[in-house]
Amino acid sequence: MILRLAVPVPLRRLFDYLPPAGLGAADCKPGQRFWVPFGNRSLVAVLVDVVDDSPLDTIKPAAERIDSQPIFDQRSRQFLQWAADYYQAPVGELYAAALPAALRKGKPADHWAEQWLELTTEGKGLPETALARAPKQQALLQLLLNRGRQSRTALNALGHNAPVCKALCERNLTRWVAGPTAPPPMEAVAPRSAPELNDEQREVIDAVASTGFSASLLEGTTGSGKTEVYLRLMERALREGNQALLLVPEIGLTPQTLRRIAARFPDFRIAALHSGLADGERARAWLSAASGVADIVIGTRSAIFTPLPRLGVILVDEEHDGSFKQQDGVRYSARDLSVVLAKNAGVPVLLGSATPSLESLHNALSGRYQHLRLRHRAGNARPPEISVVPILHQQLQEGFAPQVLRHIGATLQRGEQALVFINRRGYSPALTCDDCGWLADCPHCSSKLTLHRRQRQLRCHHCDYRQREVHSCPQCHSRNLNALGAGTERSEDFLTHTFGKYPVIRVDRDTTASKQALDRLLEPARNGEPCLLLGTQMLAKGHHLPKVTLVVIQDADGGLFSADFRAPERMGQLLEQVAGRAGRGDLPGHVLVQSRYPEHPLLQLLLNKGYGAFARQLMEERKIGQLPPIRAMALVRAECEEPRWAEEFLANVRDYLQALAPPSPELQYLGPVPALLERKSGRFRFYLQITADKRGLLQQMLAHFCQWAEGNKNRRLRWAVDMDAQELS
DNA sequence: AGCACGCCGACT
DNA sequence: GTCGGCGTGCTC
Repeated sequence: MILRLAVPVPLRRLFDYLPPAGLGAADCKPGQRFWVPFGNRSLVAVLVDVVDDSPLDTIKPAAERIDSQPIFDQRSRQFLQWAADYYQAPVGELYAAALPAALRKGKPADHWAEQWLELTTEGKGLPETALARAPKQQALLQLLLNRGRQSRTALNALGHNAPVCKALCERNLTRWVAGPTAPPPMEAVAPRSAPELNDEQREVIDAVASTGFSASLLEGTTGSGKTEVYLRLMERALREGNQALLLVPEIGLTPQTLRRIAARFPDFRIAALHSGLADGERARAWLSAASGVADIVIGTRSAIFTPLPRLGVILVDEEHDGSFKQQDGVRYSARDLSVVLAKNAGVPVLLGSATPSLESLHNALSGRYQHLRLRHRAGNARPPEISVVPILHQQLQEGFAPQVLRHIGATLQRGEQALVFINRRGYSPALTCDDCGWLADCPHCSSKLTLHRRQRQLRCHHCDYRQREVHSCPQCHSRNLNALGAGTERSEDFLTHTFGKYPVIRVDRDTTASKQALDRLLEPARNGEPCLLLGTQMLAKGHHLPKVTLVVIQDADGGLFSADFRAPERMGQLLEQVAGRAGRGDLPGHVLVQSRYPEHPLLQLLLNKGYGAFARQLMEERKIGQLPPIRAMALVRAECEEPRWAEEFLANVRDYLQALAPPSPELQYLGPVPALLERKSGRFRFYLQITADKRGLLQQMLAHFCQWAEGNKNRRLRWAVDMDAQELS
């Protein structure tokens, strides 16, 4: 008997081992982890197949079986294999990506096994008044009657302490049993019942069949109640005894979101998987999901790989968000994979967004996905009034037009809040010498250094390079250094100086080390006092700030003239999301968009007709350009300290592939071309772009490439396959 | 990837 | 004489 294992190495094959000493065929089941000797090291591998024979003549035995029971079920193994094939990734790396760190390092799963308190037959049959004189015991008994057995950690979190449990056990009403891992307990929240649905919401929910595979795009305006739709679909799956998976963007998993879901589903177990968790907690959450104990699983992109034996529905919130695409290692898209998983599991998947990606929109318009819409804002909220403020030939103050500053002042005076969006961290994005023209640039990247005046540093935003702020020119020693342009820090200074009476709250990665920090920072804004919020993308999402009535977008032009064909799409999404922060309460909202090109047709379309029309126009342009999502696209990326080698490598790749399949209307090659950020961390980066009208053909070509690359090794050159690439940087 | 082996230059 | 640079090969 031969064990075929997925080993976490960048090699596109499986490895054969003999069972560990003392174990037979019946002891080794696919989905279990093993310690295996690999070269002269020891690695954690996952058993994917048990076969009779191996083509090899020397086979080492595996060292040790880690799990007594499989931790990956069959469906999840099939899914991981599919993803490995689709993204041309080594399957061992996908298993590694699926596992939380602690399990990846070989920590045994039963480390988190739980004691569960359950009712005995006597306990179940006890008359309600029997424990009237022991209210704590009564409450615990009631809990077990209502919600079934409870883990020790959950009971502790709910305040049912050991003596009470012990008392019930001594009366033979309950007993402790060993059971699977339970999710880490969440803080207790007051249950809240479901609000009334409006007709639109009801239609959407009815349109999603509760059983069988279906894929739907929910295109819902900001404030139209998408979250309530998610909650109802979750509820339906839960009532049928199934698990619900909710995928959220990286910055979308706030304590606020979790609290809302916990309040809505007090009787169900919630496992949250996000980067903020300690290794142990994350492993617990993962195991509770994989063992079927957790009913609701909420997580960022890697949560798509969590085995869910009772999966009943998948929801993807803000499906357009870039964080669903992994940008290094295995470059998968959790959003795209969610549709594959739903299909495998035969369950519905709903992708929701106010600003759908062109990919999903294309699938909806072509009938592959069901296209659902929520057009009306819930409650009294009205869509904000949007106007463009031309800033060419204007006397600007630190990047703000005078009329914008007047608006901000008036808003604060009325006792309302204003939000200023600046997509740029730091004090200023460039530092130059007025005398000799010197420019502070990164020694490792083809980029400028950003001045961070608070930290007295010059920093590169692409690598981790940092140096002390300089006050004289390193080239000509002049002291006439000039900080060009304004980031959040500089605007904060200026706005604080201008509107000194009111608090100015800066929200960016530098002020917001943790999610709790963000919550704390926003506290005054939530209290409703007049204040000025200022920040980057982080401000665009999720936060319910009903007192914000004015939103200022300092510079909308970045997306209009980029070399990345997706830049306008991202600009539109961001603008719409940020504008959606205005007037979410009863007060009317106003959005001011500063632009040097107020007449730009795309900007006009976006502002006058909204994102829907804007996106459809972009789709026309993608058709003309034969770009994604009309055609499938993949990149072969290469980077090297020596630029010639990377370029040459890709030229060879192109020639090799073209010899196999010459360019045609079905298959096209572009490149090698330098990446938008040509040099990063000391390496020059290039890519070869391949587009095809069918995904299958593209995948074949990539498979050919991987095979070729195995035989054409250059240790100083790194390459990667990026199927459905999202960034040309 | 990560680790050993092996071949050359430059040190105590 | 050996310490260590990185090019090459291999991992069941």
